[in-house]
Amino acid sequence: MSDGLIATELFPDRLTGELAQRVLAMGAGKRLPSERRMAEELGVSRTALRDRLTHLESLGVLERRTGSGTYVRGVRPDTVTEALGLGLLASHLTFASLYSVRVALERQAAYEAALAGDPVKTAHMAAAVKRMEATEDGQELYEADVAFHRALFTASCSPALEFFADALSGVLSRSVQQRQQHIMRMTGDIGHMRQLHRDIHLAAAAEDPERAMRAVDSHFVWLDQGLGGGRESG
Amino acid sequence: MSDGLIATELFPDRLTGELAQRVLAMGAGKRLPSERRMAEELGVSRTALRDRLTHLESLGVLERRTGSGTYVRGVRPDTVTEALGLGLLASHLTFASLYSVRVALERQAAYEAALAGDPVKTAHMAAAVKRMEATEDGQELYEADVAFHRALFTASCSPALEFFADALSGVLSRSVQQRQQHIMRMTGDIGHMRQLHRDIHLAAAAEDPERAMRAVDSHFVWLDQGLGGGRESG
DNA sequence: GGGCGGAATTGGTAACACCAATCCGTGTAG
DNA sequence: CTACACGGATTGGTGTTACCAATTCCGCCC
Repeated sequence: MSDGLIATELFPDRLTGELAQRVLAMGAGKRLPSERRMAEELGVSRTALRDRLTHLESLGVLERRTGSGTYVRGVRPDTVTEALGLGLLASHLTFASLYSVRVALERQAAYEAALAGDPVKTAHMAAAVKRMEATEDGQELYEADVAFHRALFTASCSPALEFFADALSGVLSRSVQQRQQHIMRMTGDIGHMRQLHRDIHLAAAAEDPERAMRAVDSHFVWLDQGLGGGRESG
Repeated sequence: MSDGLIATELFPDRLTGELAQRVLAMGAGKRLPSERRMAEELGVSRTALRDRLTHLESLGVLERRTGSGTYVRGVRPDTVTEALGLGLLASHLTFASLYSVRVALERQAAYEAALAGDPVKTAHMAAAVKRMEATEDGQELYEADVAFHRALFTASCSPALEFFADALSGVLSRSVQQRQQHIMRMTGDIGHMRQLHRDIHLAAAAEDPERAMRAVDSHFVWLDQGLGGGRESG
């Protein structure tokens, strides 16, 4: 309802819009009536209803559990991930172009995280850096790295940034080679890597947006250099 | 197939994966066999097949035309738009946070457009600026503005940036009030607005990425100022 | 040759039966 | 009294058949 958006204008299909409205009315986690019941209530066949439910499920708003029921869940980035994955497969969206989106998002996240200046959330970034400093194992470094960047997006206090970042990493991390390359790279120059992440955190903690952005840029420059065309999530 | 991604790992469901593979094999615009035929070929009922087709349609890969057939179409941002719209309605994704994503994308687009330095594409940006300079009507200014920003993303030569930008503007432009505010703002200080857009174009044409980024930032600073919390697409 | 109309095709919906997974209440063994 | 096991009821998933509505295409008529 907010911002002048209404469900019926988002979906050209009447039935879908009606369903969406119902779904959004009840909070996330709630269970919808059974298909047979809803079909009767809405005056349509179960076939038609299931068609719309499938659509909403594809959008990530619903989750259907066989034998249990259909549940509302918050809009999740999975759908976007699938769409992007298809785009990749269709070789319409290239890997490099997706990567550049990631850079853009991360830079903005750093900027907003510094603006927000939430000490609790930036502490999570610090924790991830600490994990990096406590190990030299490639796998653990990788996990700490993932944790750090997730913490960064959380610290941005921008749900949409987080949403898109999740959707992207879903695609970017699916490629095993990329992940391997990533680990190899990180184990190559651990000290520098730690420094770069520390810089991002410090800039955010110091509530210096411009410096945070530059730190992120440095981080990606480091990722780019030496790897040539092969880019990765980082 | 590229980048180690395969359709069967993108979709947990076997039938969906098989379908996706078939769909991606044939180029965009092609027509799939009829549902009855495919159902027989794949050894499943029309019901189950339609379920998967609905899913792929939700993702934007397919388009079903009643009486005509089911057609493949390139992965389009419509799906993401719907997902984001739902996120807005569920008031999980706020308008402001979506807006910040837009800023991030646009900044990056300017950067890459300057890097790419495609004279033909930047010329389209110039054309949009010319349209702005040729009118003082709010509606026409609005359209020229939209055209300019589309041209910017096209000039970035990054399909993913363009993809997300389209998805976002689909949501952001649906709100009528926002559009009205936008027009009012632009008619308020036409000269300044023209200058800001000209700057972006010139920086891109001069192949100066840093300057292009700064120009975009100035543009959004201008949009922000004076409007308080009410943000818009711009 | 062009326009028109009907048959065949295609996606959309409906109604019914059945399967498999899940849930829940009950009853039984400890 | 508790813990577990069993079985019926509920729920989503699939198959089948029939029919509707929009579209397409081909052949007939003008």
